[in-house]
Amino acid sequence: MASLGELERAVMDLLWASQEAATANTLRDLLAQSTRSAGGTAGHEGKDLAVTTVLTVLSRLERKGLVERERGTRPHRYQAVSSRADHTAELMHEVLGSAPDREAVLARFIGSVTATEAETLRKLLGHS
Amino acid sequence: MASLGELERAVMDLLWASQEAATANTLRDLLAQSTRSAGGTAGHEGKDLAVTTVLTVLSRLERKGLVERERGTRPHRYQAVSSRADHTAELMHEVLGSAPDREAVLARFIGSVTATEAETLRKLLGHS
DNA sequence: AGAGATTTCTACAGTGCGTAGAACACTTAC
DNA sequence: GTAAGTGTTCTACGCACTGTAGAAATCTCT
Repeated sequence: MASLGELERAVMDLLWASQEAATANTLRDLLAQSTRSAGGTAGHEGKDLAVTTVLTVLSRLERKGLVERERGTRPHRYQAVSSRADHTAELMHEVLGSAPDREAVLARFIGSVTATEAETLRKLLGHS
Repeated sequence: MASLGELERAVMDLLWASQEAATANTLRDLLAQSTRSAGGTAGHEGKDLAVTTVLTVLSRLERKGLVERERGTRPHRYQAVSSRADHTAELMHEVLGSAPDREAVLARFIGSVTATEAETLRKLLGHS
């Protein structure tokens, strides 16, 4: 239960980008951000979407369990359920788990990791 | 460019399962295998699919670059382009690359790895 | 209560996947 | 070499997911 569409992804990116902020996002916040981050790599933002479009996407993301919506306050507040790092790591585990020969997969995975990343991993794993 | 449907996945599993065999699979081989491995976990196999269905799927997998087809011999021979481990590892890299904060993702990833896997990783990273 | 903002409902078009028939191409047995 | 199989290509349908958004309902504030 993973893959996101392009727009869904873009919205999640907005939510993740402002996840640290104490206040969760309102729709208006998101729209403002999306127009502002037009020059990004994605090329998808800043495309002047209808308000309802974003709302639909938010609902779908909510149904998928990626977004939580506070219905108490009136302009509802939306926020990512888990951080991008958590979410991505979970996805990686899902992928890893999809193969029966996990060890073999890990071997290949490590084989093609950058030097910097290998270093990070060593630190994270501690020295045995 | 990743996700596979259920049937596509099942077909890839067949191809991967017999990847070591010197001879690549013909359609007939695959059909035979699929009927045989009916009792598996998947529950999708052994469903008495039309021959053309499997062929269609093979074509799509070929278009996606996951399957290679030898057109020389007459019953064409089909085989997975890369091993399941390679493919899965590549997917993991794709997922990892989809986040800007790769280090953070790796940290979470390592955090929720089983003890055995952690051990494997340490060995693989061995020489510093 | 009215105006404006927000949310829900409904819908349509495009794409991907499971599914397979119809037709075409090739191989092999006679 | 012709017919019967067997394998392949073409075409297509239905369903689910995604991008997209209008219409209508609901809420807030003055």
